[in-house]
Amino acid sequence: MSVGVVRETVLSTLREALEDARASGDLKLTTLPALVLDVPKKTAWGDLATTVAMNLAASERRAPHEIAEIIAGRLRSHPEVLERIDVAPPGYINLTVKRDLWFRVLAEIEAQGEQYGRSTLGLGKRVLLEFVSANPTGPLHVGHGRGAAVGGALANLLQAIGYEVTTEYYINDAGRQVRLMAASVTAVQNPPEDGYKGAYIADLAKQLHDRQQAGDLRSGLSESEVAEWACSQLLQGIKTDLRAFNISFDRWFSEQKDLFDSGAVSQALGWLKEKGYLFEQDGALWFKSTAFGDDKDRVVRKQDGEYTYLASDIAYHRNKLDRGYDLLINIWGADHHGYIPRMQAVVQAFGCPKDRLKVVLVQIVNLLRGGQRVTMSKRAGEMITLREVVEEVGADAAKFIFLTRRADSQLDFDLEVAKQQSAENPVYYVQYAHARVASLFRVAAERGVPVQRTSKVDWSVLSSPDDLELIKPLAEYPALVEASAQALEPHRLTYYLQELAARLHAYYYKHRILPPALEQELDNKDNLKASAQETDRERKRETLTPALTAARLCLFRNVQSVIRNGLGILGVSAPERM
RNA sequence: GCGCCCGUAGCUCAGUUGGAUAGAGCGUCGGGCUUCGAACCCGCAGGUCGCAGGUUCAAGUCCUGCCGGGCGCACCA
Repeated sequence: MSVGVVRETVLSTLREALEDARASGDLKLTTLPALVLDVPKKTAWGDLATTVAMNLAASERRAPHEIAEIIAGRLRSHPEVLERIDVAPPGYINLTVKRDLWFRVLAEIEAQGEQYGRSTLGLGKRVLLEFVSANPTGPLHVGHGRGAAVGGALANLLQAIGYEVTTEYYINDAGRQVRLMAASVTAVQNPPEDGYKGAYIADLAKQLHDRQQAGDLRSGLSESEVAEWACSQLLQGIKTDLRAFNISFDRWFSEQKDLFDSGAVSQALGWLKEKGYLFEQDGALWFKSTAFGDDKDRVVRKQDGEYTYLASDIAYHRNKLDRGYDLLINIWGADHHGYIPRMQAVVQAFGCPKDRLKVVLVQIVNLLRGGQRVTMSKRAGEMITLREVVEEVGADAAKFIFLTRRADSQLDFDLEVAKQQSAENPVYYVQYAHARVASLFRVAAERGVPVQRTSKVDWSVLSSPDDLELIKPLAEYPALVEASAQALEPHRLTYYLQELAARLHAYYYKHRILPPALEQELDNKDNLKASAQETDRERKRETLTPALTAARLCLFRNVQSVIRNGLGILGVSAPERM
C-alpha cells in the first residue's frame, strides 16, 4: 500500500466503477482521467471526495451531476467499502468510508511500525541532494541552519518515498574568498580592505602563531598553505556544528581537490568547447548559456586567466551527472535565485532536460530576541552562529521552527519563544503529545492494565465521532508524506504533526483511557462543580469498560507511532518524557 | 529598466497543485486541573484573500495590467 489502506481501497473501487460505466456504455471515457481523492473541508461532506465528474463534463459533453450520478450508482454496489455516497452540486461525489476500513488503518500502522508512511514511488531512482555548502571562511550562521534543517528533512522525505538519496556538502575551498580569508588571518592587525573580520579570524591568527611557535607548523607558510590550513580548521568547526545539529552528509566534496586538482574543470570545459558551447571574446572565455534560455552568456574564465565560480559549478554538475543520478537537488539561499537559469543551461548543455536539476530556495531568517530584531553584520563579523542558537534553544526546537514555514518565505526566529516550553512553541506541543502517550503506557503498566495487539481489540466500542476524527489523519499520513516529498515541501509535515497532536490532546482531555487507580474515585462523580462544562460532564459520565480501555490504548499507541515517524522525518526527537 | 519571489484575521503564517460556506497558532476577552502529565483543553471576537480586468461550470490558487514590499540583474562568491 503506497498511500494507505483507505485511499488505496477507495481509489480502486472508484477505478472499477469508472471501468464498469465504460463497459456498459454509460460513459465514453476515451481516456481514463487521473483519479484524485480530496479530504473535504467539512465532515458533513463525507470522508473523501472526488471531482472526477466535473473534470469529465467537457469530454463527455454532459452535465457534471449526471456523470456524478452514474458513477455514484456504480459505487453504491460496494457497500463493503463505502457506507454512503452523496452527489452534491455541481458534481461532487462525497464518499463516506465504511467504519471497518478505518480500523484497518490501525492494524496497518501496527504491522508496519517505523515503515508506516513509506512508499515505493521513487524506488530505483537515485537523487543527489546538495545543501548548506557554506564557504569555509567562517562559522555557520542561522541561515545555514535553516538550509540544513530543510535539507535534512528533505533527504528523509525522499528516502521515505523510496528514493536512494545521497547528501552532499560542496566545499568552496578554492578561489578569491578563501584567499581573502587567509590574507585576513595572516595580516590580522592590518586586514585587507574587504577582508574578513570577526573574532574567529583573530583566533585563527593566534592559533597559527602558537602552532608555529610550538613547532607544529613551520613558519613562512605560503598564502595557499595558510589558506589550506585555515580552511581545514574552519571546516572542522562546521562539521562539529552540523553534528551538534544532528545533520549528516554522505560526502564532502572539495572544489579544490575534486574539481581542480583532479582536472575535472578543464575536462568539463573541454567537453563544452568541443560541442561549441564555449567561445572567446574580449580575452575571456564564455559559456553560451543563451542557447539554453539564459538572459546572457556567462564568463567562465576571466581576462586575468582565473576561472569564475561558474567554471567550478559546470565541472561539479558535470561530475554529478556523470555519477548517474536521476535527479539533482540543490538547496540555495534565495538571494541566489538569479543563478538558476544558467545552471539549468549547464545541465542542458550536457544533454539532460533542465528539470534534472531542481533548486529549493531558502529565504532569510530574521533573528529576534523577545520581539526585538537581533542585528547582524557580516562585514563586521557580528553574526549569531548556528552553534550559539543550538546551544541556547536546542537542536529540536531550532529545527522544528526552521520547518514551520515554507522554505521560500522569510522566517522570524525568536530565541526567547524557541526556548520557552509553552504553547507558543510548536515543537513542544507535538513532542508533548508523544510523551503524554508514553506516560499513559507507563501508568498502564504500573496498574497492570493489559495492552493488547490491534488484532485482539474489539473496535465496535469506539463508536464516538471523536474516535474517527483521530483515526482519519492517521490514514492520510502516507499520502501526505508522498505529496510533501514530491513537492519538496517539508513544512507540510510540520503542519500535519501539529494538527495530529491537537486532535490527540483534545481527545485525551475529553475521554478517559485508563480505569481510575482507586475505587473511590468512581463515587466522587456527584461532587462535580456546577460550573463544569458539558464536555466535562460527558467525560465523567462515560462508562469505561476494559474493552474500551483496550481499544483506546491501541488507538493511542498508533497515533504515537505516526507522530514518532513524522518527527523522525523532520529530524526531531520523540521523547518518552519531558 | 528587465527577471524571480511575495501581498490572506490585530501579528506570524497555512491553504491538499483549479473545487464546496477561506483555516491554524499567537495576541484580546471569557471559562476549565481531587483523575491518565494544565508544556493541555473549551468558547467568543476577528476577512472586500493588495487593486482592476480576463480565462473557467468553478479563482486565494492560472493570464494581463497597475499599487506596495523583498531579492537578483559582474570578467564577485
